[in-house]
Amino acid sequence: MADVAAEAHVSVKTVSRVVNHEPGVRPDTAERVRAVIERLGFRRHDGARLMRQGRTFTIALVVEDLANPFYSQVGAAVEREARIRQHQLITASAEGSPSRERAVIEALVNRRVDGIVVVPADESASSDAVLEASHTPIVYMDRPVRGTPRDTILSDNHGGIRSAVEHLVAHGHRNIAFYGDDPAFWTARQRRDAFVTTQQSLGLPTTPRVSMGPHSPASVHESLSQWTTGPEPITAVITGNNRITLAALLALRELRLPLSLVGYDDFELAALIDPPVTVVHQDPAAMGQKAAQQLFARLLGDESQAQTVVMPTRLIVRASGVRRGTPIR
Amino acid sequence: MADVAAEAHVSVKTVSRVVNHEPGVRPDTAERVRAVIERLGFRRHDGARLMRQGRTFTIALVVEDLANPFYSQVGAAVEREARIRQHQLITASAEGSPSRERAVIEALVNRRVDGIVVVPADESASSDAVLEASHTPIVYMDRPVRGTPRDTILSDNHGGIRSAVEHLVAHGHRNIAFYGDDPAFWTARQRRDAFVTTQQSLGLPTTPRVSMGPHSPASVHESLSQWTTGPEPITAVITGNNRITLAALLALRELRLPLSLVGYDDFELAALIDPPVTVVHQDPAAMGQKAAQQLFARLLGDESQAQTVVMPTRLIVRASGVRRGTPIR
DNA sequence: TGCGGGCATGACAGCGTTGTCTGACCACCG
DNA sequence: CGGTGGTCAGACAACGCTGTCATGCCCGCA
Repeated sequence: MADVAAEAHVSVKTVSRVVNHEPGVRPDTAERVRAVIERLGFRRHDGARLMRQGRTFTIALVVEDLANPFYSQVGAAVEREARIRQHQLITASAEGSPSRERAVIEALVNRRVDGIVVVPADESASSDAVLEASHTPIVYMDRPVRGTPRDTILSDNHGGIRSAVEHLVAHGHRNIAFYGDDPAFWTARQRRDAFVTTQQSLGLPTTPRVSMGPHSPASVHESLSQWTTGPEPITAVITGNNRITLAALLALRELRLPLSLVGYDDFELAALIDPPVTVVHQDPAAMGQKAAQQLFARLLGDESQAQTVVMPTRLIVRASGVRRGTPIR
Repeated sequence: MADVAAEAHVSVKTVSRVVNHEPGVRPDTAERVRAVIERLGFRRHDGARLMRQGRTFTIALVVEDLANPFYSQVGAAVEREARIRQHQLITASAEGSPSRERAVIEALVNRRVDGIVVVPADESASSDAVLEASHTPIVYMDRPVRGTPRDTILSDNHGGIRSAVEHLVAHGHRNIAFYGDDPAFWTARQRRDAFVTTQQSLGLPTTPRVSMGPHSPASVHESLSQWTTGPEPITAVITGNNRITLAALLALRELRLPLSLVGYDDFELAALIDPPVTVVHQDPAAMGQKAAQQLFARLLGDESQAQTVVMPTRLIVRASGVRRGTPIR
């Protein structure tokens, strides 16, 4: 900027004015400055600019794994919200490790990002003190965190599972198995608990047919072959997330069992499986958008109490939930 | 930092030394400083730090749509490479618009990101001058760009298509249709051309059965019903990317046609379709990793000539490529 | 006792901007 | 002709940190 100023025989401040389209510069002066800028290939250094202004126009998203479709849809939505507000998005993967998450968040705070959206690895609020001290707004997504109350966007796990169970019951099922993810995850526990209470409230047999993960096709395979043989054999399966749905589909196909299935999380090819898979759909893009909007509301000065938003789920009925005579292919 | 210095009765420079674990501070002084830092909740301002040092320890990734599995896998890989080198990653979507891509890239250059990986929207090298002037290293991915030669990571489109055609021919097919994406995309044209030349070199009938997109299930449906009825009806289909594979699967199922299929791009549930879908697999994670590694090599001072790397593809043989008597379900 | 050398620490400038304040100049008015 | 007010422009400090150089102190040694 100093170079431009010297070349155009003006002060740096005038160059600054021209660059930022501030008023108070005579058109011919501005034109001269612009010409020099063009000739010298000058570009404003936004780092310096933002430092002076005390904001970074940057928000961050911390997730477990950006390659997981759930998170990548969240990421796309958050980035979109950021972009239309002239902000940039830093994405970071914590790979499910609370310590790495902590390190990542602290690095982001050190960079003075204006705000952070986090899908927390656990409930331990490990960075609470840092966030508190730095006044960095944060929005939690998908899972709540203990400690200081903060904005949290959740999905209606209970309602989702209930709709799955009810759907199966409506099609005559009474013996249903549930495959959930690692109970270390809050969502996995939520869905499991929702399954158990819904079963009870509908007066279904309470033989415990709940298997928590992590799951592989093999682990599903094993318990399936048990539960389909003993007394009161199961006729349907509910899976607790997209990865487990995949594992269950593989296991069911191998075993050639004519079981019904309702999966949690929609997936792109659900309609192309034979039979098409009925799923509980939670909308990651909507959740990400909501989280970003909440964050920007805070950035604009919203000082109201932290709120928890529960986003609805929707049962997408295809065909795998009806009572069946033929196995999944 | 000044506050900490005052409180600990040292200079800011000493605080700086403590914060950065620089030598030359007596242990008791350092301890005193650390205590004050802790008490005041001081955090180093990395923006100021990096400005002083002239680097940002940030790289950027510009893609079309972060929610597309291909790009999200690329993103995860690039982020990983960045993280292990203590860099952060800014992701931005250009939504396929060259003008938006240009704006995004210029914003990133203004932020002085250390380098950029781009999946370019078109071949026009629209930001060439800016990149040249700012000396920002850039690596192009998936598609080449005209203008100044730059590092480029491509996928072996020709080899991939050839392996698909050869696979089908080996299973007795001679009349094959190709569905490609919008020819505005370089990759779409590449794959189309590869299809045509491979057909010629293998001495197959050269009746033109090439349909370029954008494609919907309906558009595929329409030409399929033509090409399966006239003389020399097709017995197999090759699709030019994951979205078209999806459209073709839907169309084939509706039409109940016993055609064989080889898709471009692997997808998570390819093994679960009936029959399991044979695909040409290009490895987005490997491409992203390679691109990031190339970028970091430049950041470390590699001044060698720009190079183009072509990543191999791999045919994943499942069952949809064999000659069939029953339609896809 | 004087001096060289190493160690701990500090003063200061500068990274590239922008906010604030001051000043020069001109036109207009009474 | 002096005063007033508006327009355009520049000087300067500051954002928060770090690189460079200077300083002061203590130790050991001749």
